[in-house]
Amino acid sequence: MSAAAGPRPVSIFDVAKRAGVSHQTVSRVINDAPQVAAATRAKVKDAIAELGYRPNRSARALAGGALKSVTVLTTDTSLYGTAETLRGIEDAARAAGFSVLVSVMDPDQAYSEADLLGRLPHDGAAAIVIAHDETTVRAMRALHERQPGATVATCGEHQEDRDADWLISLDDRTVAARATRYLLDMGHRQVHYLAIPGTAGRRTGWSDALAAAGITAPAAVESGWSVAAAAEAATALVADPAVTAILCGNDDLAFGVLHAAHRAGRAVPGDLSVIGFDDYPLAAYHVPPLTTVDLDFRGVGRGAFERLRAMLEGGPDPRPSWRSPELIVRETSGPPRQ
Amino acid sequence: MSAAAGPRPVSIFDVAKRAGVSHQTVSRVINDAPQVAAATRAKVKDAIAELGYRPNRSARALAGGALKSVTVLTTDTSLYGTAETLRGIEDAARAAGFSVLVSVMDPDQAYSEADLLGRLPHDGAAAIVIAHDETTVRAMRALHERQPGATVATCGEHQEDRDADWLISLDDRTVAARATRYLLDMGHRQVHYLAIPGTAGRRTGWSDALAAAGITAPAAVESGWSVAAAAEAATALVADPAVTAILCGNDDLAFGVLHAAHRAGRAVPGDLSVIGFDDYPLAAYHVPPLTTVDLDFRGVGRGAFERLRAMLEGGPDPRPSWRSPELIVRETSGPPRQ
DNA sequence: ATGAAAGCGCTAACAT
DNA sequence: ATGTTAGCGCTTTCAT
Repeated sequence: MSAAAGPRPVSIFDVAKRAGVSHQTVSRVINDAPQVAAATRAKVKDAIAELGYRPNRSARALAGGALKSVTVLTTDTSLYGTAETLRGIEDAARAAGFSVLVSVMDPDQAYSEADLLGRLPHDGAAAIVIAHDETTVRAMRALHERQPGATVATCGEHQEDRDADWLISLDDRTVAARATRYLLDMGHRQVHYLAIPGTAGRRTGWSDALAAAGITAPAAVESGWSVAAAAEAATALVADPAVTAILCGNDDLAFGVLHAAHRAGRAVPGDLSVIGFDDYPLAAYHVPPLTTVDLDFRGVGRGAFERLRAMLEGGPDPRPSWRSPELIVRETSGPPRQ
Repeated sequence: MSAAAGPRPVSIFDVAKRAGVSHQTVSRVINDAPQVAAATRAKVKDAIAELGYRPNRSARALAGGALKSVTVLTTDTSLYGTAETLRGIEDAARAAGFSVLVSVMDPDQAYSEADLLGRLPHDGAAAIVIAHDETTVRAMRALHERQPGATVATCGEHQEDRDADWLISLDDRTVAARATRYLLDMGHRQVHYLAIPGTAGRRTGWSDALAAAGITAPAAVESGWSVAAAAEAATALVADPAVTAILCGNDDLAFGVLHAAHRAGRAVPGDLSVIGFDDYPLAAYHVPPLTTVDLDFRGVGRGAFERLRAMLEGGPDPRPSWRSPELIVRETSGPPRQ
């Protein structure tokens, strides 16, 4: 699909001829090989500039060179967390000269290993999966099993793998516990949890904190991913005057709860405290500003890429460079009304 | 970066041997060439399945075959409109067997043509630019000039190009005028506009409607892209009791205005009507629900890809298949208080 | 309907 | 320090 027809693009041979050297020397120059005389290198670089030469990635890949690409697999690029993670990956990848491919999966479909591999540009191609639901979690496991040296994932759950070097995650469990305790400490007798599908970390942190306080956790209320689903799922919860505090799986759910609470005539935070997760840019400017948890998705994306690169190129394992989750208290949470 | 070492991936020759045919016949089968005996085709397909063969995209591209990839260029993949457009492109691209590359540009940087081309996997590679600011608009022009047969853009502004077949855009101008008139018809004497950087369509529609009503348009208030920037930029505006209606460049800005209005003690919609653009999923669940304009970004993304494909493969020009912008009246707009 | 030969642009090995 | 020779896996011709 080169389409844009036009004259044949300039190749390494054209450059070689122009510079009066062999094509191999040109190859050395564009790959920053050490043993090239400064004068030669300059000549070649001039020729490259004059001709507007650009290396052909396909030829490079085929010849056994580094392809330098990552494929990002996920189910929803519009979700805030996913979009930010993708952005972090892209930032780091670009800086390292990698190109990034995006492959969106259907959350409601079951993928065979062949389906998954078919999304990679070639066998053994590097992949990062942004995992947050059943489909992506399964994909991350399958891909890692098949090509452990070229697969990395970001994921907010599944503590069993937490320490695996190929799995980058934020400690949402600890901060969920902290948020729950914060609510309890203010005098709430009970904290409810509105859950996004599949996430175990936040849910576990929440029940941990409750258990530590000697409180029996109520059943978590299951919600879908959308604000609409949350508003719907939380209807009964917010209508119950005994419910004074709700921890939500993410900010979208929190907004849904706020909406439902408003409709039910419950004042926030007077009658009801609501806490989200993610700290959407909007959270601070919501009316009232949302108490939530800052999650550094972009940093995690960058970290995932760096880890992948270390795997691929055998460099030193990069130090984690993202912020730890942090509870940000704003105006949707407070002590219960006596 | 094939990394994941392992045994050499199976090639077309392995399949050929297994099926007892030449490698060329295998090539014909995987490319759905017509002149292959049904029996042969079946044999080959079996061999492919048994061996788990997957064609190597790089080799294909190099040999002059279709690369089937699109590079999406934009400045911010986290913006709602951009994320949705990207999603639409990805949907359509996947269905057509194309892979999609994402390349994020820095909005504050000036890019040379070489910089831009360097983001494509090879010379003449297909590209879609999601344009919404100076950087991306410039990129879209430069790329289109350089490779008119392989560049498409989505863009909400710049009417001069509106009818170009390579430029897909929504008619935000007309709907902006409609929204303004709606406000005027309810009795507002004046409508103010809080502008996102660079967009001409909405701004023009707004001033058109004002002019048509014989009203001199006030200076538009310039804002950045963020909710924070909008809240800041709108501070003076919302504080002015003479201001009763504000049209905002997008929903983020509208949320910023709502925040500022709340801080200034102005009731919405009693004292102040606010209208956004984009219809974020959250808009309907905001408290109060936001009056805004539905913009079918995902449809536009799909459309952009289809157009590109038609260019590339010379197919029939696809019919536009996205929804027209539509004003959605919710609860942040109403008649001015007498 | 099928096969054989050539070559895409590049890098890896081996020269020198 | 530089040049020469092979191929990477595939699609094109061009045969048969």
